[in-house]
This record gives sequence, C-alpha cells and structure tokens, in this order.
Amino acid sequence: METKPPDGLTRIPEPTIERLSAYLQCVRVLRAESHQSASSAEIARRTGIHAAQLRKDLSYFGEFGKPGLGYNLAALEAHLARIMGLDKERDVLLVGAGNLGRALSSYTGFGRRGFRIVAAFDVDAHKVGAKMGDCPVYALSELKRVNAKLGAEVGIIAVPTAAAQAATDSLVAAGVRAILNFAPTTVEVSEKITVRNVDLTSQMEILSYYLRVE
Amino acid sequence: METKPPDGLTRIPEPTIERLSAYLQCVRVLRAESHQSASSAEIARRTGIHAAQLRKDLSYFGEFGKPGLGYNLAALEAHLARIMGLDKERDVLLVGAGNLGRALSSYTGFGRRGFRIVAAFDVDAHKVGAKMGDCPVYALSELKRVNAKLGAEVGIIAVPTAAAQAATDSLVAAGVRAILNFAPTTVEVSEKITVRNVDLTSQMEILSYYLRVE
DNA sequence: CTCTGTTTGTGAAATTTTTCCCAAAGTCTG
DNA sequence: CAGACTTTGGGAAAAATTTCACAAACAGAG
Repeated sequence: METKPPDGLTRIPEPTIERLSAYLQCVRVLRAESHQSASSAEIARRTGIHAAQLRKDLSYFGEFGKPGLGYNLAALEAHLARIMGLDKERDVLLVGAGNLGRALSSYTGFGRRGFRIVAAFDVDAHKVGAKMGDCPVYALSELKRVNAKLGAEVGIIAVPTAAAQAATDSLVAAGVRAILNFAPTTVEVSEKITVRNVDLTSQMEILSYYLRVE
Repeated sequence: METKPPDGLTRIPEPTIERLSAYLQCVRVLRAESHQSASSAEIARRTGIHAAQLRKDLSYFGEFGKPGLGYNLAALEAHLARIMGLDKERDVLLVGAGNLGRALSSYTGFGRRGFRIVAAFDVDAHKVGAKMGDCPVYALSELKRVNAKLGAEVGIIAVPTAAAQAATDSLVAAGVRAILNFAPTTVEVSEKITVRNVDLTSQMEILSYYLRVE
C-alpha cells in the first residue's frame, strides 16, 4: 500500500465516473442507517458492483480505506462529493416549460443534491411571464441576457426534437458548459461542452429488446 | 461477404443494443428527410458513432447493406424495429402518480413508439379513482388484480426511493418483465427481469464531475 | 506482543469492446 | 463491359475495462 503521486493527469474512465455517483448514493443510505463504516464488499453487495471494481475506482483518486476496517463513511462521502464537484451549489437553466419541464422544475431530487433550477425558458408566449413552481419563465430569446446575471453553467433541455439543437446553441452561447438533454436526438456541441442524453423512448426500446426473447 | 449461420446464440453486447436504438432514431430522421438510403459513414456522422462500429453492430443480426450503396433505409428501419421487438404495441403500467408520474403519463413520445401507459397506481387515496390524462389511477394494492386483465409486461417506477423496492415487487408479482426505474436506488429483482435505471440526480452529478475541471 | 481475522490497494491476467483494415461486392461512367 | 469508385462485412489488432489474486496493513483477542 504505497503512496501514489497525486496524479491529476491520468484520465478517469467514464464508467468509473458513472459508478462514483452510485457509491455516493449507497454511502448516503448506509449513513442514514447509522453505519459508521463499511467494507468494499458491503458496498458492492448493495450496489451490485464488484468489490474490486469499487476499490479500483476509488484508487484513481487516493486511498480512502483502512485495511481490516473498510471505509469510514463520513469521510468517504465527503471525498466522493468533492471528487464529483458536489461541494457547491449549482444553478441550472431549464429550456422547455412543457409537461416534462414542469415535472423537472418541481422535482425535489435535484434541490436536495444542490442543483437549483433558477430559470426556465420557452418559446410559447403564453407560458412566459408566469411562474412554474417558484421558477420564473422567460422567453427563450432572453436566455443569454438572463444568464448574464445568473451565470449558470448547467442546462436542461426539455423541448421537442426539432427545437433541441437551437436550445443547445442558446445555452452554450449563454455560457453553459454542461447539458442534460431529454430530447431524443443527438445535439452537436464543441468538445468543451459536456452533454448527457436521457432519452426516455430509447430506454423503453432497450427494455423492449430484452422483452423480445420469451 | 459470406453468409453467416443464423446464429441466435451469440450474446449481443449491451452497448450494441443501446446503440441500435440510436441508429433507429437516425434512420427515422433520414427517412423523414426523404432519403432512400445511407452509408454507414453518413449514419456515423449523424449519430457520432464510429462507422465500423455501426457495421459490426448490424452484422450481429445479419447483412442489411449493399457494398457500394449503403443501407436501404426503409428496410433498415424495419429490421431494426424487428430486432428491438418494436413490431408490436406494448402496454405499460406506471407506478407513482406524483409530478414525475404525471409528466410521464402525458409524454407523447412513448405513444409514438408503441408504448401505451394503460394504468397508473398510487398509494395516495386522493389520487386513486381520478384519471391522469386518460389513464386511470388505481390503488397500488390493486396492481396485481388489475394487471391480471391487462397483461402488461412493462412497468415504470416513479415513486420515492423508499417505496421503490415495494413497487418493483408488486410489478414483478403482476407479471411485469421489464422495468424502467426512475427512483434513485438499485432495486433487487430476479435475473429474469430487466431493469433500467434512469436516475436524474445521478446524471446531474456526472455532469457536475465534468464541470469540476475549469 | 504475537497470532488470527479482515480488508485494502494494485499489478497482472482475463475479458470485453472498439477500431483498423482490406478483400469482396456492387455501382456508375463512358 | 472495363476500369474507377464506393461501401460492406468481418477477421484480426488494439484499446479499454473488469476481475483476479495476493502482499501489505491494520484491528482485536489473548
């Protein structure tokens, strides 16, 4: 168990990043159940991820466990949160005030994790001006101007397919660097921007594939 | 270009299945733009997936292209739909009639792809009896009884974390074989059942990671 | 302080997935 | 119908990711 150079250089595999979030979720549950510490085997059992995988994932970022004891959960949670950049609140812009947009704006899960939807945007003049929950709805054309004040770096796209690229471009022009895209289409962005696609229909289709075989 | 044994045996990589849905989406767009055929390079450009990847993915299922010409889009769409089991309508049960459940029930994207939410379930007696859009809301306890008639094989979980496992168990007991889980937790199911997790908060956390580096 | 239990972190092996590459197949032009 | 292009399918190489397996680290009991 040697010390590693505090390497900020080696690229972290994307699957690792995706699992980190699962570990964090698991650690929170364990802590809520008043556990003080847990072994990689215990976290593995709960998340369905292989224990060696967990240890290797964490080892990219440092040494957080104690042989014979496992991981101190309070410390691990703090480390994971810091690694994921969750140690500060993030303002979020929502584009699209339709059904999905409304549901997302009232979804409490984001807020609990420090993601605050601070403004919504829509092309529909009927929706502009009103509030959605306690989130003001602006005209899409106002996005850049509004965010000049807000300075949000995260955006959510909840518009129809045809409007997705334009919404993306508006967000990027306004300084947003990370986008959660619910439209069932690939949007083009410069490589500096991170986009994650959450295509509900695609998820259904994938389920359908596995249903296929009786 | 030799013929392959019509192998129903080789396991298809999961990433391949996930991409199949993206190809299908792309093919639909191309057809909507009145294209008759397209090369793997064209589809690759549009989806951001490597052309060789596309060809290999398709080659698991047969030979759908013509050298020098590419793929006939009408035929490819039909093949992809059949491969994914999308050649018939699927009834879907929705558990949870909260904000998210309501948004999902009114989401038109599912319907357009042949997924029909036929019934919703909730523990809250206030919600039971009313309709959500044109989808009836039943008591969760009625799920098995209701589905005895409906025979749906797909379920959506849109309940709080604490209720997710119980919702899953109800769905499985009622004969559901594929589940889309929006609760931010891993649910345990027998290996016969397919679960896909769509954890919105997790997606945000992953974005946060990539935002971290300035 | 020694012996027994555990459990970590990590090289190395195994496995999986992606990409390269090119012969074969087909189109198109003249 | 020959020659120039294009594009597929798929074997083989490369790359990425997961899993194994074990020395080293530490706790706790006696």
